[in-house]
Amino acid sequence: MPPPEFALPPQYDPHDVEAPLYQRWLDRGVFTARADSAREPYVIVMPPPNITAILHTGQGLNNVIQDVLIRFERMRGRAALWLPGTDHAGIATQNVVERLVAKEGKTRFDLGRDKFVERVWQFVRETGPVILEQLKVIGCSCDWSRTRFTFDEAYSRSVREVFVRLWEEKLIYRGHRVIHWCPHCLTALSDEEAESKDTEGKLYYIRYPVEGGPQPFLTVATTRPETLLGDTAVAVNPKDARHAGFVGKVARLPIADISIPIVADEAVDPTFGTGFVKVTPAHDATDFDIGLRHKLEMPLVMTEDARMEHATRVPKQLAGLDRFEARERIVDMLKERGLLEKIEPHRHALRRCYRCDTIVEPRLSDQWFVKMQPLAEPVLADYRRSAFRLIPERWRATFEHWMEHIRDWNISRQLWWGHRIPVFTCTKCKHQWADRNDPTTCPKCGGPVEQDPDVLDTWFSSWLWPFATFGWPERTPDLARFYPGHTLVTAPEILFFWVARMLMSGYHFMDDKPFATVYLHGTVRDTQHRKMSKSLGNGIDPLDVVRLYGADALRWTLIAGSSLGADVILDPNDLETTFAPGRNFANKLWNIGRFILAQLPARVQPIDALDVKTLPLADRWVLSRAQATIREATASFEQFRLDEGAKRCFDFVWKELADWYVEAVKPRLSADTGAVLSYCFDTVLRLLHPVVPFITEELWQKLPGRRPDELLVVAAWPEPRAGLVDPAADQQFPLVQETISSIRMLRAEYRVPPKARLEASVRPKSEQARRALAGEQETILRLAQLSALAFDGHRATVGAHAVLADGSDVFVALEGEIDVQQECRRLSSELTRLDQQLAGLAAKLTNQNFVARAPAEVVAKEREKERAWRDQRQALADKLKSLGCS
RNA sequence: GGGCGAAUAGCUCAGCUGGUUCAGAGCGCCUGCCUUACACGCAGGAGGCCGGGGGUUCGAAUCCCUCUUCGCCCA
Repeated sequence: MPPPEFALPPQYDPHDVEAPLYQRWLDRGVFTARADSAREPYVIVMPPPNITAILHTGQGLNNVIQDVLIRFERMRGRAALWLPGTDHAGIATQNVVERLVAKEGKTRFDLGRDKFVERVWQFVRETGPVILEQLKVIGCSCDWSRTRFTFDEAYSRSVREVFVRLWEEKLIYRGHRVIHWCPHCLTALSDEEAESKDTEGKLYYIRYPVEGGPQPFLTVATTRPETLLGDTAVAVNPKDARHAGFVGKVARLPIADISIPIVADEAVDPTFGTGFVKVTPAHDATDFDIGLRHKLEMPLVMTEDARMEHATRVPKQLAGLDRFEARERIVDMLKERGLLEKIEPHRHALRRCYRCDTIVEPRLSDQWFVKMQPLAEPVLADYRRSAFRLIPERWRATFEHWMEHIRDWNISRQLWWGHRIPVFTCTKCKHQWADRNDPTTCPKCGGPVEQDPDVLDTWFSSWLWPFATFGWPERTPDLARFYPGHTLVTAPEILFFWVARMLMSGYHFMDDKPFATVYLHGTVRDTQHRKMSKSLGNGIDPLDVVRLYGADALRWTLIAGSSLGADVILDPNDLETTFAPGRNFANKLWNIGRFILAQLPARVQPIDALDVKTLPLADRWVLSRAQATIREATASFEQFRLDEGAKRCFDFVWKELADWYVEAVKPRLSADTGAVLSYCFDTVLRLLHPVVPFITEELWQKLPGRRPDELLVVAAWPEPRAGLVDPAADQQFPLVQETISSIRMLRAEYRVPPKARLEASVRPKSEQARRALAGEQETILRLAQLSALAFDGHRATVGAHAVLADGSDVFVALEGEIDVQQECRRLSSELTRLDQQLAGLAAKLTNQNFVARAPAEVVAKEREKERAWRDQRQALADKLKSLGCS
């Protein structure tokens, strides 16, 4: 046969392939789900990235996982809908545009609210959702016709409807309390948005003079000396006998120079510091509660941007100072007055703004809150009924704990970019209500109305994502068809922010769960296990990876490299090593395809047309392996074990199909082998398509008989064929492999030149083994580089020996090359190893406990094992004897 | 302080309900090969007390307890 001429280049180049293929998928509309489809839906809603975001590797992982799942289910015949979109991201987006405005030397206050919001819109429209375009580059098969934005007009109506309904249900209320305040973003934050981080700080011991007390001073311990200007009491635990004499007396507040009471309160931890704590009700949540109980004054001593300010309490020299400058100054002043006892290092949790990392200032204010407990209860109850599940299951404890101890949700934000809170107040009669429309006059008295100036927390819109995206509260066909959804894929970081709240809104407004499964995947980290971040500069730009190695290489590395819920470690300093496995695999697939395609005629027989029983062993074996691969890979994908499914296909196509079957049939290519090759390759391309969609589609297109309009993306997922399952072949072909491997091993051991052909003979242990090896004699000859292979015992010449697992033995003639001493050593060490194994096994089998208690089939297996090992041992011993080893 | 997780080959990780010559993969390393699909490859190989200690069991990398180290979440 003349060498085949390949139309395909020997190295796969993803660059020319990926973009046109993606465009074909788009043109054919295969990502678009039809609400009127008769097929059962399968729905994933994408965690919407921020409208200003650009793709990072974490989102790459998140979206590739979703894409694998959606492609898998699409091929399985479901009406697959993956709904993409973006989040208006109140604080983050406002910050971005404020920075732009700052470059022009202005602040948002210079522009004014309306102009600023218009400016943000302009920015959003101009830059657009860049990240969604990036998702196309990595192959995401989203239904772009349903792309949503949390600030869309329709979506905004849903948000407003939800607010008004909750208002009507009395689940929204005005709370006067200490909340988390970001002095940089100038807004309140929810508990979740104020991330607590352990920080090395200091504990300051400050003396307060006491009037008429048991001692002239008491000492409070505090991490925040500057807040003493807002103190309105000193508190001790009522059970604290040390300080009982102070209760009811009056302390003199240094610097502010006013008198404050000393009170007893349960909330005081007597083991903290000195047991005396300063009480600053307007700047500490615990102190606020103490203040309520003791009817204390609650003066704010800072401005919104955290500068010291109060008409009477803040002395002139401190007024206008930033809180941390003020801290230094106050410490100095206390030192000067001899009121600073000591400063100790102190590790404590500090809350920081999740958007700008500024230390959050607890601040007394009025905010809108949602009562969460009534919303949480049905979720928790249904979770315990297993109506939906979290994967991995270990998140249960965390989830349940948070839901059980749920706290009310501060939803007002003092921002300009966001959904304006639809609460209106009549300036005349003070009537206050929530409205679905924008009223111009008070419905009670006809007076003028004012709308609440604040906007809603962004998460107050994204918690509606699984149904607001389908047009709720309108009863749209999409909503009827695609709610509830099926799988939510996200990172554990937003389990509370988003996932828990979506569940609550789903149950509350739709009376059903938003999805059946929440898959919480791991975090992408660098080799030092640090989370990849912009500030650390340890990120990997997924688009760089696509440019260097292709989208499939990126996807393969992310999927094959991350097991269920585990973190993914990637090396940002060595992209070559990190992504080589994906690139290498793509290239291997390409070349397997290149070879197979070159062999196939224009018309290939369907696999059903073959009389499988009459095929050679290798053919029956590879067909049977294909069935196992279908079964196992499908089961893995169903269980979200994507790495396992991917690797199973990898092993089949590379280690079984390419390394053995392709090599075995090279000299006997025929119509039959063509049918087998074509079937196997077609099958594994289908199985691999969800993970590496581009190269599989490209190769699949080229298979003979493909109609021009056929696309792998919507091809049927393979079903196992019972007729191709062949347990005998599964058992017998490994004997052939083992024979070849053992001869290759001997060749390497004795440094036989690669081109030298040897003679070998095999003494099969059984008639079955004889038939198997004889049937693939040609294969063994070629792959082991033999000139002859006999089955009639051993030639009377010097040689090397190996014993197979079933006790069959192999002899390789190595006259002139063999070193008898070396052969003896090798065989002896083999014998020793076997003896050790046999001893262990014998101990097991003579152990009455084992024989009596272990399951019968386990015992039977062990006995069978012993028999085979004894055969191996016998063969080895015979060899040693015949070589004259001692 | 409470909860969760991780620790297996030089590196990154599989090993799911204890039982297959159970200690595996990829990358890296060593040796030899440009064998007519692929050197991003082929063939062969080295490398591990499965973090330490105790226990349960006929049998433990796997289950339980405990200690050490590291990470995350909550207060």
